[in-house]
Amino acid sequence: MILLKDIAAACGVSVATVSKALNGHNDIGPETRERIRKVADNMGYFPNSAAKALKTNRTFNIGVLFADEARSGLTHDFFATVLDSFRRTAEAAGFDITFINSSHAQERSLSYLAHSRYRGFDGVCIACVDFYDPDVVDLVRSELPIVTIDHSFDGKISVVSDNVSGMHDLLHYVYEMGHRRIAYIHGLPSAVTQNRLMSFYRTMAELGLAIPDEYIMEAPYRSTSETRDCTFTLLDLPTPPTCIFYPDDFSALGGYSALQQRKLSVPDDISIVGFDGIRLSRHIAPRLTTYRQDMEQMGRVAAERLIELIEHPKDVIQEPILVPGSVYQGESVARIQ
Amino acid sequence: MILLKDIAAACGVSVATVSKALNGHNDIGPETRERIRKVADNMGYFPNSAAKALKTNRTFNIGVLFADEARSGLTHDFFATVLDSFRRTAEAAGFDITFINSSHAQERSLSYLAHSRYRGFDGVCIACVDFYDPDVVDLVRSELPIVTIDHSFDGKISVVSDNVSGMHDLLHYVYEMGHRRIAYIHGLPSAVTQNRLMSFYRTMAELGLAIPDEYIMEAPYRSTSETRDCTFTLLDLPTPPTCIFYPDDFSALGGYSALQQRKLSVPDDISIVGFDGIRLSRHIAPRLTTYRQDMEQMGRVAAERLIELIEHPKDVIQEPILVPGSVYQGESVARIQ
DNA sequence: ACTGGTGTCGAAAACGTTTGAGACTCGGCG
DNA sequence: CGCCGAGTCTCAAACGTTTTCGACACCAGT
Repeated sequence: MILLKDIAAACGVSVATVSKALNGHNDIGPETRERIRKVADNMGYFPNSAAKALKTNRTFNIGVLFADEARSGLTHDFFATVLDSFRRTAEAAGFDITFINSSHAQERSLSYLAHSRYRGFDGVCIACVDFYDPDVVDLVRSELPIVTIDHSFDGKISVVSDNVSGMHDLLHYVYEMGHRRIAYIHGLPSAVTQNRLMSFYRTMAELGLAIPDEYIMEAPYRSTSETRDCTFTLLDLPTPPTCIFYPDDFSALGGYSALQQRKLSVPDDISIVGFDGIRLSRHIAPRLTTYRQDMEQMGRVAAERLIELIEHPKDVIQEPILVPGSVYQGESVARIQ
Repeated sequence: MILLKDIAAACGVSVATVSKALNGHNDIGPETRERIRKVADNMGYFPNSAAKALKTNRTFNIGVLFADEARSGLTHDFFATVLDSFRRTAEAAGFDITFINSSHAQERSLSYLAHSRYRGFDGVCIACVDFYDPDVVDLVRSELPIVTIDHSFDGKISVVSDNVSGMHDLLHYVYEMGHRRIAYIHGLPSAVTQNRLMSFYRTMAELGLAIPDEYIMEAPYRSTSETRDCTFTLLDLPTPPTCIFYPDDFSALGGYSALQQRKLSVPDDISIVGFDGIRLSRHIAPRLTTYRQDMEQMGRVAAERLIELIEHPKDVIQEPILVPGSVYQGESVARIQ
């Protein structure tokens, strides 16, 4: 492990000079700076992040909270994609990504906030968690720079996809395709669910369409068995819908499965609509019609804004950022009449 | 931010004593230790990881290299699941997980190894990368405790799933179901591919089955369009196979899609076999017959062994660990004759 | 009474870096 | 000639821990 001291010795200058030269301070002569840098490179020097962090109170490390609701932390396609994009932008800006957790062996476990302070994260990104968990709220309310994904808190930056226009646009598309009897199996209660559901009701009213009570059902996100059952129920109705909206793309597979079991075909017998636009939706047959959220942009914007907030806490206004998506016209919605 | 110093003042002892009490050294009186611990808890103390790391050369941080081949880093279902399990075990043992990357803003980018040293990782886990990348090889050959996943290096711990018996068992199952004309679309060259392919040839020979050259094809992992094309080619053969093996579960979707386009049914007209056992395979219709790798165990074992290696470098023999899986009998293979 | 051991505790150095306050040199200007 | 400012560079303290070594007290055994 080679240190500032070694470079100083090799160059015949003091450690302070080396440090300043490497950090680009302007009270070092241009030629000595270059000489020092050259030597440092040759010796394969890199700083010790711990020492640097200790002195500067900056770790260039961002904590990511990605809780394991039902073990689907990283395997949650939507969030994994967002996170991946977040990570790439953060890394390009020189930040590393570390997961926040509350384990931490030494008997008494740390809270998310304590863990974040312990590691000295410069900022924190929260996604895919129970936002009502007091431990999460503590973290959000702390003084740390924070950005949340798919959920908004007052006075904090959040990046949310445009669920309202998403549902609006999808419904309009389906309407254009001639559908009038539209059912919606929505996800379990959450801010996201509320927005979509609200938009569903409003848009249906706007289109002058009736919504029989039996057309509104509920199922967990990313579950296929439950949406499968819901689908059967809908099919058995006296007047079944011609099109069914599912909580998300993955759970729409439950619809495919139910229909196939009844020897019905998508979309000829019934049309299916998802939400998310995960990779899968474009690879199943027939391709799923869905609202494609711009996960890449969500992750990127989240990282960009968070870093801005870290670097210039005063200049950035903390408010929700809406990321628009677009209707993906797959093959799962039939034109009827 | 509350420090050792503050606790020391509050307790009327020295910082040294507080440090030792909190770390459980045995040269501190039991009653003072308890007193100090209580006060520390009340004041909400937690250590400063940077200072601790600086002194002890231990970060309790594990680096994970998960490269972005084709942007599918975290969205790679198989590796995401393994990583998630790895992460849970590591965190339970008090280790944090940080991604290794080679960006690092300050103009000249760090190598993976340099980055790992910069952050002072106690150990490193490598998965889902090009193992022939010289930068990766550098990292592997370093003095750091390392575990690799799905690829073995001499003298290093690696956790690999049992591709050989996986292919063997799958073939036997399909044989039992009456299939004799079996095609294999294998993945692009890699250690994993080689093992599976080798096992395929050997087991077919063992079963006394012929393998027409046209039955062996190649397609990238996790691609559906290419496997779709391959499927068409196979179907158009004078004597098409009755069963097709795909590189992995996801790419098997290409098979489903091709068959549906030809108005053929799975498995009545043709049988389909995947490899991996990702979540998806159990949720599509008909359910995919595949070899289910025990990703949870792979991640857990990788973490356990790595931590062992970190804690007791001398006691652990570094060698590959084979994790067995099991044939998952879905609905995509028909019994024939 | 002296020795040796044991059990508690504290002083201080060290880890590798950053940074403000000064020190020195050298021109240029009044 | 003296002074000032600009340009370079160094000193030394500091960040929050851990850890070695020694100090001190107390007790048992001789």
